[in-house]
Amino acid sequence: MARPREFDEEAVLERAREQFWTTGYAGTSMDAIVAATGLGKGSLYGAFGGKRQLFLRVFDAYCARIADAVADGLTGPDDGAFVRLCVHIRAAAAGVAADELRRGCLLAKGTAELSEHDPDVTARSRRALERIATALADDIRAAQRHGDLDPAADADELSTLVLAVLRGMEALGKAGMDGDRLERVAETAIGLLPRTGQASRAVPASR
Amino acid sequence: MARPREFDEEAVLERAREQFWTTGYAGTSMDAIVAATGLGKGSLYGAFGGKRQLFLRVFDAYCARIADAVADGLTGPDDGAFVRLCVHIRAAAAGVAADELRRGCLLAKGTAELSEHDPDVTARSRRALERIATALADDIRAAQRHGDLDPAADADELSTLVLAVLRGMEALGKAGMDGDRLERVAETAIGLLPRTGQASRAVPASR
DNA sequence: CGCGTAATTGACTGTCCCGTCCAAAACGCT
DNA sequence: AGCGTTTTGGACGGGACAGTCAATTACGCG
Repeated sequence: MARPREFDEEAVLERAREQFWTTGYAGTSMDAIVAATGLGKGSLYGAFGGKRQLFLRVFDAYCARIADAVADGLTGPDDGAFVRLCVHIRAAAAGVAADELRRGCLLAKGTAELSEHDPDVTARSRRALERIATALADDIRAAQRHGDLDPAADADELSTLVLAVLRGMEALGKAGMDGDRLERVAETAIGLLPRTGQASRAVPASR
Repeated sequence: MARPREFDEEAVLERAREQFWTTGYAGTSMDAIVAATGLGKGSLYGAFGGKRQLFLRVFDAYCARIADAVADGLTGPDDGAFVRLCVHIRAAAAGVAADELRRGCLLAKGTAELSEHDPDVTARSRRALERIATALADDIRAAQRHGDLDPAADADELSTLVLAVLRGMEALGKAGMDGDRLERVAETAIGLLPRTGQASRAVPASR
């Protein structure tokens, strides 16, 4: 049998993620990752292959994680669907607003930096957003069934719009827009969702 | 008198912009800019000071240019205000959709890469988006005066939401979302704008 | 025509970069 | 205990990196 690994792969990936997240792909040197993880260079290359493969691995896990989290948050019985949607939109705004360091989202940052030249990155971003859009659409359909959202609206198109608003808030946050304003964007978006006639007077409040 | 410059500063800035745009800040070497512009290293440093200052210069011009363009496109008489808004939203979607190379917007890319660590970049991004938001709000107020948009809506909040949708479409485009879907996002957003009672049946068509 | 001024050119410095390589070490199995 | 196998740690190579510098060149004014 061979010599066993001395490091925890998950922990190393987490450190590497932090590094890529804060300094970007091109801005991160393998030496920086070596320093951050404590691994020797041979171990790092032996275990992960190289800078690009390491990034892809980190990016993959990140994408999967947030897509799972969103799908989780939006899944449930029909009678809570609309509230879940509102909560999610508000939480996204609050998350961006709370991000004092303006680190933003690794998905957005990685996509912005690399999607132009790396189809593998693009594919991962697209899939993640696709999964989020699907989760939104499913929740919207549930809200329609329950009578909170206008059943005449196209759930797929509405979900893509909501996704655009979510990603837009992230972009505005990175550009330094203040938190209050971001949260008002969320409220405005929620207020414009097509409600059914009887529901349109009662918008679930956040505070 | 001194020896005159042999290069056109604007042309050099344009080449430098292309370089930063396609390979990002950290991913662009000064040697690459030297190669792209044809200048010698001494000239480049003498004229612009260094990598960071050169980028800031390029970024500044880019931000000013797009903010101007948006303000231009949204300015005019009240009776065309709503159409101008729709045209702008559709054009933004079409622009992203037509961007086969997925280069995206330098404002978005630069902000994503640098705003976290460079307050000067953040300030420039914020000001540019602020100007765009103001142009949108002015146009929305004009559309309200003319009776196309519900005068009860808060123009500032609505304009920030529209801005979020615009930046969101850009983000989705970079993640590889197909053009049709982006254009449907634009239509959905337009369709949800709060119309006045008598206007709400007549949405200006795009095709 | 020479002189001061400023632009040009590209060689150069010292640092950082990615990835490779190898000797030493840590295991389980026999 | 000896073996094969894998990990470890760090030195190393070749190249790229940002920025400097000195010698040269081009201009207009006196």
